[in-house]
Amino acid sequence: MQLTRNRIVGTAIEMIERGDVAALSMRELASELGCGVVPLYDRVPSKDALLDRVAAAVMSEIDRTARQEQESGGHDRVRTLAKAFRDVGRTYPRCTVLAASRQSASGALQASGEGAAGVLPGAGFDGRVSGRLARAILAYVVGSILRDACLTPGLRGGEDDEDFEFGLDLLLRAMVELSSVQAS
Amino acid sequence: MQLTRNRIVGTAIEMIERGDVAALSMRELASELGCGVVPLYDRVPSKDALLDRVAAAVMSEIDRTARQEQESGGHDRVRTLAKAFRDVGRTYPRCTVLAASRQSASGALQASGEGAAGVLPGAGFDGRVSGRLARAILAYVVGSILRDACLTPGLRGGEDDEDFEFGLDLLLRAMVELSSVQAS
DNA sequence: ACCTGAACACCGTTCAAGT
DNA sequence: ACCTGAACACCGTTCAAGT
Repeated sequence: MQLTRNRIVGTAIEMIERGDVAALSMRELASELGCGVVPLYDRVPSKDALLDRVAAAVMSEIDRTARQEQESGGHDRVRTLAKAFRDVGRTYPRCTVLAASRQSASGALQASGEGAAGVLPGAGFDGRVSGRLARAILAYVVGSILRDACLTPGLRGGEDDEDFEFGLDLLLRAMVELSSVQAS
Repeated sequence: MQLTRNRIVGTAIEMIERGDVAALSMRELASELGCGVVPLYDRVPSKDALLDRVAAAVMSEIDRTARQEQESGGHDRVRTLAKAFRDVGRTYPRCTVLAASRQSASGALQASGEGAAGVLPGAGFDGRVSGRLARAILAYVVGSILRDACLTPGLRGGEDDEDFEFGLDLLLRAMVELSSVQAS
């Protein structure tokens, strides 16, 4: 199989999820891919840049998932994005934590959050308020995922989903409340 | 000056804030402290354990700050804790991100959040709901801090504080709403 | 008892050769 | 043009000696 940058990133993601982020070394990655380290450095300038690519891949997976769920009917865009984020966080917890704490992904994250905020349920918010709402929800979602990902599997009960929904509903309800106050 | 574990942890915190978390090496830490690496390993079993101590120090700094603000009058405990968290996150951004993404600190975090939730403003919640509220707020706070810490200083406007308050108020207001619904 | 320098097995990254 | 093995300057951690 040909050695492409996508394959390198994909294998890196697998290795990160299998072990720890710290467990990823360029040498092991190379041996997993069946090559030396030099071909890696031909396709990716550094380990740091590779981790940025991993973070970007996670972000685009979130977008992809959200678009998919959106098409199959369903909820408003904010809720859809929140859930897509959470689903991906469930599937790739370590890479998602990585993405959340990486400066490179932080900008993209914010942009996609504010994009989704363009179509808030109650609408009628000015740009400033809707941006703030988006950031508040994004902060909640990121914090929830981080907690999920960091807790030992034993420590977290089976009611993680309900917890997430509870807080999300709380925020969304507060938003609706806010819009009706603004309207009157 | 004597080499104590506290001094080791304190210097580690300084170095992490000065550079990157990755920039902390046991060798550099030793030379900063004016000793060899062996004395370090006599006081701290490993680098990983040292990072756990750093995370714990950040957590207890949050508690200390919260207690202090609480004594000088002021708001309800949830809001006080949230702000203490945020203040410490402002002062030690890199260490706070470290703490938030470390399993060892994650438990302590949750405990202190649920402790504060014992005295929620509207009160009258059963244990299950108040725990959920605490976790929701904690998730929001952690997410906000992570965003603050990861964004380039240039990218974040001067209105970070207002943003934080906005989201916090949104959640707290939603809680009051919820309690009055429950009461009726 | 507490420190030192040297060593071990690893890193990320780059070099000079090989085909 | 693309790969290899060896090298460089680092790691975390532990060793056998020194005082």
